[in-house]
Amino acid sequence: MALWHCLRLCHRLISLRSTFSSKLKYHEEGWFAMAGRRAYGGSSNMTVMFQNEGIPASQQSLEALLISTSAPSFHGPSALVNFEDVRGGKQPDKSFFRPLEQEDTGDEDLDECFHPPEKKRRLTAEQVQFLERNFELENKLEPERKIHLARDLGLQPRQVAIWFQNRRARWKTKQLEKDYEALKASYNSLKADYDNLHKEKEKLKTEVLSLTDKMLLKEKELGNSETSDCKELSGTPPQKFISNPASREKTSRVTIVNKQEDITSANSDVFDSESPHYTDAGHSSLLEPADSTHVFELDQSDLSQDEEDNLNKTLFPPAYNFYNFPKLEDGLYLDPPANSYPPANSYPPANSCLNGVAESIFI
DNA sequence: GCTGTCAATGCGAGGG
DNA sequence: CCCTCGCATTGACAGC
Repeated sequence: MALWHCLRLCHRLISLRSTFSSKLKYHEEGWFAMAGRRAYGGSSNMTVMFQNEGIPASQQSLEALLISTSAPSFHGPSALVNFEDVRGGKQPDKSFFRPLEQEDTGDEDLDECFHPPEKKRRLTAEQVQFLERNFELENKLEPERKIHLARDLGLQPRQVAIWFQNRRARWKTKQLEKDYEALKASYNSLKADYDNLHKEKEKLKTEVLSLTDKMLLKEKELGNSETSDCKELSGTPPQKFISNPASREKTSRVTIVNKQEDITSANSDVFDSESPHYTDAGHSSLLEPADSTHVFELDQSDLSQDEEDNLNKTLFPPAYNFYNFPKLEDGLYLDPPANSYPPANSYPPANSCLNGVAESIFI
């Protein structure tokens, strides 16, 4: 009797197939087909009966699915099909066709049949192992392979497809973690190199300044003796570079800043526009230089031209404009006072051998 | 009770 | 239009 009810409902479902075509897709592959197996114990009776009833050609896909559910080669408890607990525990027997065991109540039965199973069941270890092996061979699932696997595992093709889908998602997550770790290691290595180079650069900078001071002192001594000579000989003013260690240091710093701007742009080449830019707080530190203050002495990139001009006027009044300093001879200027600090972009071409030394360090 | 895992669902996008 | 995929999400369940 229950069998007859089921058959009748199946036919009604088939007649409603066009209405529910899109949504029925899952059920045809999934629990509806399983229900057939559940109701008929996985035998081929269903197939024979359907065939005897003469199913129209348009319904052959459903028939094929019902056929495919028979005689699975994997006879272990399959998820959602057999409600025995796959871990050996007791589970209530929740048949999809439970309503059919009661009296036929017409459309209510149909509605009950459309309700998906309430409980989910995990795949057995054997099923997962089998799927894993297949996933290793090829992580994409062609329709034929899907049917074949489903048959071998005693699962529904839809379940196999879902398993592969979820497996690909897990694989992708793992891959992302791996990629992240590799990038992190690479970054740490680069950062260590950068830190070493930075330390070396600082050391060389100090060395240059100390050598510069020594040379300036010598130059001054020479200048004094020449000045006294000139005074004695002709009384003409001195033609040599007038300097003192303090202002010289400032001048050298300007050169350093100038060159550091180049370094900064070099750094921006390293972290170029094609590199990932982490803007959120969690990642922003990843690409920052170890000590940005060493790289950006004066960041004017955000200033407009007017603002920049005003800033220059404030910091470097016209009286101390580098080009206003008395020119002694080609390429030699009266050194600005120690408190003046010409902007890097107004710094004249450095002909001084000392500047050349300082510059060569930062090229 | 909380949390992580996993099977399954729903939806939009893209290809044939 | 159908199918498959990726992705976000849900719900069941196990381990703590």
